[in-house]
Amino acid sequence: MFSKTCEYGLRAVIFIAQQAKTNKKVSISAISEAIDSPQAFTAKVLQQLTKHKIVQSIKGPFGGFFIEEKNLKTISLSHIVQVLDGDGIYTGCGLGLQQCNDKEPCPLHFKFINIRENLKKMLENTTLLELSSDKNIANYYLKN
Amino acid sequence: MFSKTCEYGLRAVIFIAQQAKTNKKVSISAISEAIDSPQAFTAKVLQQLTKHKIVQSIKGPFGGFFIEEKNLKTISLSHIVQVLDGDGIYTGCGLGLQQCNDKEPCPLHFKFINIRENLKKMLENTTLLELSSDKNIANYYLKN
DNA sequence: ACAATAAAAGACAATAATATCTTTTATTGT
DNA sequence: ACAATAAAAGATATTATTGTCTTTTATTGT
Repeated sequence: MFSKTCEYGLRAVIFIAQQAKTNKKVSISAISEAIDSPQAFTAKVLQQLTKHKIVQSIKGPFGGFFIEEKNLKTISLSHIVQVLDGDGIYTGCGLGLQQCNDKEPCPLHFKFINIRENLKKMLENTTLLELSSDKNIANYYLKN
Repeated sequence: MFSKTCEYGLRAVIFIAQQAKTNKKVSISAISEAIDSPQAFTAKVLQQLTKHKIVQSIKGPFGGFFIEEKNLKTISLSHIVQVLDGDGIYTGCGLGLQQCNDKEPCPLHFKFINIRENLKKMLENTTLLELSSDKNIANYYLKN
């Protein structure tokens, strides 16, 4: 479904968001430990997300990554996926055709529209605010 | 969504199915031309599908690939995807966790269930019979 | 100023996916 | 038997993804 880059990115952002209430900054080593991901690779992913203002970072002692609490409700999973995997998941053809649209559809085009729309809505409607709730933290896992 | 292997495989099988009525065999060069795919690579994909009895093949002059007309209604897209991409698309975790289930779910687990189910049903319910109808052939494209 | 810390940036390495090329095997018609 | 055809099988090449390592830059406290 998503690339490894995107998987790590989503898990990392969710973890950072879950620490946002205390306005706590988290280091890359803490993140990769919490989500069980390769540290250096995850650092690269977070670089991209920092450039795109999804997360913020501060260098040096007591530095790390964080998300301002007021941004939690405006950042959706759709943003993150868009940055890391592009919009292929929304617009790409299921059979890999370059041009596939209502005028020139592949045999599965209209069958995929519904599924795509579901996925899109889910990603757009799921915000970091929801994912950082206490209930969420208590019931769901970011690693095995 | 799917790998290139699976995209080419699906398009190839649909094309072969569309020739099944006349019980016509189609060569790999005809297939790769019809679906605009790399010939040698597509041949490899068809080898896999032949081993799994999705399509049949005959070597030598007047040989080629074909699907028996009576099988068109029993072969679903789900079969093909399963063979070429495995069942990761159904069972895999959206966030990439090794273990992700109702007992130990990732934060998106229950949100994905619905989407997965939709996709699964679509792939299971779409048969080669449907995709090889005259209406289908007339209205949909397998290449640009 | 200096040492310590931590992210940013760049270079490099390993692996997997995609793609091509060559040889072998099976089938057909002459 | 032989040549031609076409898929199967194996080997190799290319590219993209994933992962690691080293150096640089920014920040903090002493």
